Amino acid sequence: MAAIGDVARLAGVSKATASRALSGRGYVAEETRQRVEAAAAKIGYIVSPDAASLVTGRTKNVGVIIPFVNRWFFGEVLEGIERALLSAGYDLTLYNLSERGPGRARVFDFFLARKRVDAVIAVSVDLDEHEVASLEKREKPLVALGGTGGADARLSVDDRAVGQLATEHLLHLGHARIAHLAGSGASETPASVQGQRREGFLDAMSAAGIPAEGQTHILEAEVSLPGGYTGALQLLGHPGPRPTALFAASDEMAIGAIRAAEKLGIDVPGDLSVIGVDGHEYAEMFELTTVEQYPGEQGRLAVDVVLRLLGEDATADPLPDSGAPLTTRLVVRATTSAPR
Amino acid sequence: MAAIGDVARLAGVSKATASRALSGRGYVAEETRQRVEAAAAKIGYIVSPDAASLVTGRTKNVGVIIPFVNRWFFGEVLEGIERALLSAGYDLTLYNLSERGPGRARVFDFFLARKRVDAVIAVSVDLDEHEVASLEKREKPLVALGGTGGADARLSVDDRAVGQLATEHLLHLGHARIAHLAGSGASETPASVQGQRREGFLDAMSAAGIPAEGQTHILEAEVSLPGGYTGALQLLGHPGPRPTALFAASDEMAIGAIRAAEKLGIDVPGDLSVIGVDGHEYAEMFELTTVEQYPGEQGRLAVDVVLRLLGEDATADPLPDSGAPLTTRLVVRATTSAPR
DNA sequence: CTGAAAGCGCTTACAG
DNA sequence: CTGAAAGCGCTTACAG
Repeated sequence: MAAIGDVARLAGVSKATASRALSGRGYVAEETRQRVEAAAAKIGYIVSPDAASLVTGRTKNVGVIIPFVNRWFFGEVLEGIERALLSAGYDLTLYNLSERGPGRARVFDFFLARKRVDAVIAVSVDLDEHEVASLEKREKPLVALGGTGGADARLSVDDRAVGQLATEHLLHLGHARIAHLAGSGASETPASVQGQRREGFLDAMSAAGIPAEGQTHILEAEVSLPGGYTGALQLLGHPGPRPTALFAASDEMAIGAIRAAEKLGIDVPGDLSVIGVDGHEYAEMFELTTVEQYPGEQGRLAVDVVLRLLGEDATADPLPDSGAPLTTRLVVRATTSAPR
Repeated sequence: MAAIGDVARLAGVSKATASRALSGRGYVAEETRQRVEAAAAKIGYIVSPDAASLVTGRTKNVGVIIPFVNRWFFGEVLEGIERALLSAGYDLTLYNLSERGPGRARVFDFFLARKRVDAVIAVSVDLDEHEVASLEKREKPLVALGGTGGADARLSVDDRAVGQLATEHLLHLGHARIAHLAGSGASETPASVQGQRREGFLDAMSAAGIPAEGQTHILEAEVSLPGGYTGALQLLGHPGPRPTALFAASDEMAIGAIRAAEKLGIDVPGDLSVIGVDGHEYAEMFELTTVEQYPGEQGRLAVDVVLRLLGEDATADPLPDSGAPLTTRLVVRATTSAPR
């Protein structure tokens, strides 16, 4: 295995000079630089990141904690992060962590506590004090994309505004009996993504003067297509006046709900308007009205912030205003219309 | 930052003894071990993996190359790999690599060439000679899950048999005009997953004495729901005798095809039987007949093999017979029936 | 069972 | 602009 000593010998310089030539740090005569580089290329020298990390304290590696990889939103975020990190010369170490439990503690107390990552990106994870403290102790920048808990920087969509916007779209079309298919846990954790969307729904309804009780139906279900399907089946099969519109907390849920409506012989949008959230890749095919967000881009932004915090960024770009929410956009397609 | 020297001092032993006590390698008096462990716990000592790697040559880190994270199959595989690696104390470094291009070369020649991973798992990637050589030179075990190219171990489904089984199911129901929605590139790369499924289809058709030309339709499309939708629209909208059954190369394609059939007013399974491949989480909801495979389990198996190759595995378990294909199973639901 | 010493492969002050 | 030396934090023969 070629080491830097071999390169130095071949180029007729010291290891120090070889190191400087290869890393581009410090002064090296141009002619020397070229000789060193030729030598390195010749013997196929590749620096050992471990050895370099040991002395610089930088690993060029970022840990990503993400609750799912197999939901559209999270997959997109992960791809965005991966691409951005790779092009900055960073590795991505993946921690797929959802439930609280011993596995989770192990990641924080063992895996992330080691000096193997320079920073951590937490996607939609609600960090508790112990977890935040564990990262703080190691002085690792923590960037959060959604989720709750004290991070050094936080990027998030204004999910309350999203919930409000989606609901207002339905109200604006003339609907009054509007149901909300919320993500599980929405009511217990009002600060969470799903909780905020629910709050936004309630905001819009009460602003429209529609009493929350009786008239409105909220049902919580798993944030997935089958979750939306099952949830909608309950919501729509319930005796009593059926809602004329449904705000589903994600596109996957919305598509499940559309499927459920078909099953029950309820026409969309004739008998039921459906709106989702996400801008899922399937949304267009299902002609779904939705509030789009851009998870791939969000991942890229999170990496930008991380690099900024690590002092990597030579560009004069200001930090994206931490207060400003991430971009979202209402896209109206064929699953919403005025009530009959 | 607490180092092993601090632990040693606190416990009143040498660094060597502290190291042995903490790692469990080499002899240490039980009483000493406990003292060292108490000291480590007290000051929150955590070993630096970089320093350890430098001397042992082991990083406890595995690189995973995967073309998508956001397709069901790949997401499941990745989750399976992640879980298995984590529980073995390994990190997972993710390389999301699909297209050939400069980015891809960079991963092989730079990222993977460094000594940061002990082994590589390549999921459904067709490695060329240069890429294999690049890993071989670094002496890194390479385990492939699907895909082509010389790996040290390869796990794969018998996709030809899968294609054959799916087609035979349709033939057995009495269908003769059977179309195949193949994955793009299937005909150019007969050795690939999609190519093999197509071969299996052809095998079954010709075994049934149905001439391949004229009677059978094969269309290639992107392996995704929209791909299946668009492809099926073409296949079913074509003038001439319509197929009575469709073998889609993946469940996502099959679901897209079902959607297309609905759009065209073609009843499934009355006018058209549809079978997919995968056992996608949505399959049940769409009552899809499919040939299931178990990607999460496949990921776990790949990790098993990697650990075996790294000599990690103390268990006497024999290597899973490398020749034996991975498990698949025909699951009949409501999208296939006898032709009218 | 334990310790002193060497060394893994690099980078970084420090002199010159 | 370049080199000699120290040191990052660990582990592993080697003696004892």
